[in-house]
Amino acid sequence: MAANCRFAFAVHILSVLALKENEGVTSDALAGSVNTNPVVIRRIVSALQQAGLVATAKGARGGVKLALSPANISLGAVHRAMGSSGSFAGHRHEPNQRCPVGRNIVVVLDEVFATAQAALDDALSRRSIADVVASIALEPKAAPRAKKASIRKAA
Amino acid sequence: MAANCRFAFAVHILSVLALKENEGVTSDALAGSVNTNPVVIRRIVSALQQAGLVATAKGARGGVKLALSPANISLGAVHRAMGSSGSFAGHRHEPNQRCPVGRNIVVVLDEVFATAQAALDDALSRRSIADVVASIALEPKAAPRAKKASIRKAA
DNA sequence: GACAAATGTAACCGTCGTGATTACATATCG
DNA sequence: CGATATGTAATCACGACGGTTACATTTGTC
Repeated sequence: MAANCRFAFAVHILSVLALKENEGVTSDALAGSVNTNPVVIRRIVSALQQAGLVATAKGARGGVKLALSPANISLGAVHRAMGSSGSFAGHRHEPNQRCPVGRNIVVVLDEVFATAQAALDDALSRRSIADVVASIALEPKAAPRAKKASIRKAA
Repeated sequence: MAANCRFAFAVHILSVLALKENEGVTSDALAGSVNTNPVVIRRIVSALQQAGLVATAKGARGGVKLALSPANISLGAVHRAMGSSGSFAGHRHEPNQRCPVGRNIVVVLDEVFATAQAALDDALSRRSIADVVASIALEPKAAPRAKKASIRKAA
């Protein structure tokens, strides 16, 4: 296994926003759906905002909205916004320069990492938040009657 | 950034073994090239052995050898052997089941993760240790004269 | 203007994964 | 027997991450 759930949380948040388009959802409400602390949500939302994927409004009646249409938000963009864009870690200490492998492995690995990373980004970019929302709607447990099921705070 | 250097170390180790085929390299020598502790090497070698990529011999004149030809060891297999096969983490707590998104996001994300992971594995599997060794040999700093440059212990 | 509601951050904590290290049991060759 | 290796358990220090509290700031509404 690996890293962090920031990407998973981000997709979750954006999906909720897509279902509540133009409504302004608070980080408290989002935290209720994701089941975590509002500050965790705000940290992720902050990154999404810097990436231009959402817009926030401070003060009373504020909240978070999508800045783009769900179909225009690719999962690749979300992944990149989360800074999770490096699934690999290289050598922590410089390898032995007296060994031909040690002398060159870092450069070669960097290229391998870049290629693999590009493939991953490519695969993620083939889907949008709109696709995710559509998949959610298709799941058996979803939308028993109307699509207007409310988002309640967990606490 | 992300996880661990096990994959990087493993490729490094296998590359050294490929250059010293049929020779039996000790974990001390490998540690000298990678520039880390021999135990770290043995842990990785142990995983590579379980995956059938290398063979080890205990006792005097022992050491590590490749179990397959370099061309038959794909980087995808190495990556899988390292158990680094999960670049994503899902929700740590179950999302709010009263929210349609929370109720279904996990299943949808699992499928997204699997697809992306498969793409990554695919990209890695397109290269072998033989390719890596070839790239190393092509690097300007490599093989100034002969390919017999010795692997010295760092300590 | 006062107040309530919301974001934006800083600060801190506990937990977990990881590489590094020491120590020791075990096996193998000469 | 003894030197040389792997195999592995135990431990340590460090860093990343999610969670939480606290507080400053902004903004709409009465």
